[in-house]
Amino acid sequence: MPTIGDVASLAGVSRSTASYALSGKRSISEDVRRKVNEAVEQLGYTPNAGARALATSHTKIIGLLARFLEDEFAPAMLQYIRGISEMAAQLGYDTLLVSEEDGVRALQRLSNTRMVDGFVLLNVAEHDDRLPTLRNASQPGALVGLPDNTTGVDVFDLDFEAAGRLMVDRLHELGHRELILVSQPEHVLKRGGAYVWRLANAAYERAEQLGVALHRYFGASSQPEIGNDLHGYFDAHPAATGLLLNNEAAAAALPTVLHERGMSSPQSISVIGRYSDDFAKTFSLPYSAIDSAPHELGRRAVQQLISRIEGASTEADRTVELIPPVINDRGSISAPPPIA
Amino acid sequence: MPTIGDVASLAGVSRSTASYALSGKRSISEDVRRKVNEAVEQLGYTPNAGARALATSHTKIIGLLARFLEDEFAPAMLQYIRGISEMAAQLGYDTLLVSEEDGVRALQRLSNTRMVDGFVLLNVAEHDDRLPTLRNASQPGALVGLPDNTTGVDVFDLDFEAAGRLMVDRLHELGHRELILVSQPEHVLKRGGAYVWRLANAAYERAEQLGVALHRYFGASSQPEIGNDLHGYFDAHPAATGLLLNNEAAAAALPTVLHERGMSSPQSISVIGRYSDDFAKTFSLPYSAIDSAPHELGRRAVQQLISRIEGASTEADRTVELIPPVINDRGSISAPPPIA
DNA sequence: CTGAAAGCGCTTACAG
DNA sequence: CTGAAAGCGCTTACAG
Repeated sequence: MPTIGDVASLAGVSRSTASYALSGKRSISEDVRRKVNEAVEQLGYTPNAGARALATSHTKIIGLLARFLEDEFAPAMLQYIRGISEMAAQLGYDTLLVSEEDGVRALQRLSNTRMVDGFVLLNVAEHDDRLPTLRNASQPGALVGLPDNTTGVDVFDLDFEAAGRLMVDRLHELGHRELILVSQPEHVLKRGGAYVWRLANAAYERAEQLGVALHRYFGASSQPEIGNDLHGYFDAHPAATGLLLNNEAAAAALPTVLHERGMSSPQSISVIGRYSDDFAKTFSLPYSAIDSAPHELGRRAVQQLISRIEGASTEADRTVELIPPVINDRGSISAPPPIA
Repeated sequence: MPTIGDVASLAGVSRSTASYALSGKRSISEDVRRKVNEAVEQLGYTPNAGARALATSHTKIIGLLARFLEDEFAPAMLQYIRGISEMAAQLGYDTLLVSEEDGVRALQRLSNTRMVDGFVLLNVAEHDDRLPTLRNASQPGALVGLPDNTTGVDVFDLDFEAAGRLMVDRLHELGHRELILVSQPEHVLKRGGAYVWRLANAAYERAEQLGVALHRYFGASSQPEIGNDLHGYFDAHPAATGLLLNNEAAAAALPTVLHERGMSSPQSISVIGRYSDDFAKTFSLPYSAIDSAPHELGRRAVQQLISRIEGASTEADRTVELIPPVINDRGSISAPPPIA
């Protein structure tokens, strides 16, 4: 592999001049610039990443700390990862994917070895054990997911409280007065998935304000169980005319359950889910839903991270960006059926 | 951040001695080793990755070249990625994830900058445009997927031909004499998914040998369409008693289709699929299937790659490892129903 | 506008 | 068993 010394010799200039000609960090005569570029072309020169990192203390790599959790819907995870790596590439960064069990150790290691210029954390829990380490690291970090304490980091998430209110508002406007909300299972909460609470509590408060009855459940996250759960909810609340789903497995199981009960949406029941478009596409789900936008969240997190790495953001202006919910209408919402 | 110089001073030895004490590459007195370790501990020393890479010309990073294709089932993709990054971590390597559109450019760039010690290519097509570049690179590469030309690379894939034969054999043994095989859509073939042919042709040949009628179709890869397709196949071949699926969407749609036709498996029809366990779990599919083992394939590819990077494998012994198909029995296979 | 030199933080022959 | 020194391939003050 040719080095910058080879380029310099061939162009008949010094190494520093060759370097500056390539970086454009000081003015260079047109003649020299041309000769350097020709030499680069001719030799197929590419700077050595390790040497550059050593000299500049920047690697142009971001560390992506993923956590793969049980009964998590994989496509959403992949969408986060894609959004992040694509946006990083677009901004000139590569992505180091870390999926080790021990996220704290991994974070510490990458930070100490100076292997990356910054971190994106996925699947951030309410009390995320990686955060203290991240705050002590010399590289900045951006989170996808809202923790209890957001000091020192940039945060991106769906606004789950607004999502809960939006679901209730939309059905209330249409005349619905009794709703069922199916959340993710309790163990998701226990491992720190506070967004489940955020959505459910906000929905409940709004329902109370509006005089709407809202029955809240934690559904299972796997297929045979959640189907039975759904049957149970319908049996328990025969007068409910609306179903709110913050549980992917429930959404996936619903077509079969409705079929089995001879129900259809929106004729017998209005349905609003909360999942990614990608999820909807994979399962061909016909339900209107609030897009959880994993791809977009990933992109924004990286964008902010890189602007911070490159010094465009100052220490002070930490971001907590909760993106407003939008219902992607697939026709599963209408006025409630007339009372039989 | 402390450097090895800081460690050396604190331990009262030279930098080279400190380095050797840590690497163990030459014998060190017990006394010195202890002092160096104490200094490391006390300072929280971690070697700088860029400096080490520059000195050793090894980065301990592998490049993972993913390609995200349309209508591909995402969870399988994620399983490959997990398998690779987990095995790499276990062997002391980090994983650089690259999902750029232009795989050739990405490969070239990572190779030239010496950012990685080797490559794993996913979603390898029959005539994969990345292969010539990979063969010219100075880093070794392992593929997941079997291309037409395997010179200079290590290859890992499911043995799709054996899979095709196994499906036919299994149902033939049980007494089936008329089968339907649903493959992935033709555009998957066109972009280089030769495994579709490999399975279908092998199944057809075996069926001919055994005197079994095998009706072959390319099914759609999305939900409403593939459902109609399946109905069409059943209508066209009312005497068929076995269904072979090399098409994830078909497997996902089948429960509904069978329900609609009042059919059940294995009573009215025996079914054998070909998809990952993870896919089966996500969709709660009750069909016996040949596991496409993405996680395992990813692990093996990385293992071989790293052993080659570290010189344990010689140039000559390139591997083409086709893992034998195994039917994961979920109870959807039985003798055909008695003729009505 | 350009060059000679120092330095980034490691590893590893070379010498003892 | 240990040290002084060179070198990996860059970038960037410093000097002109």
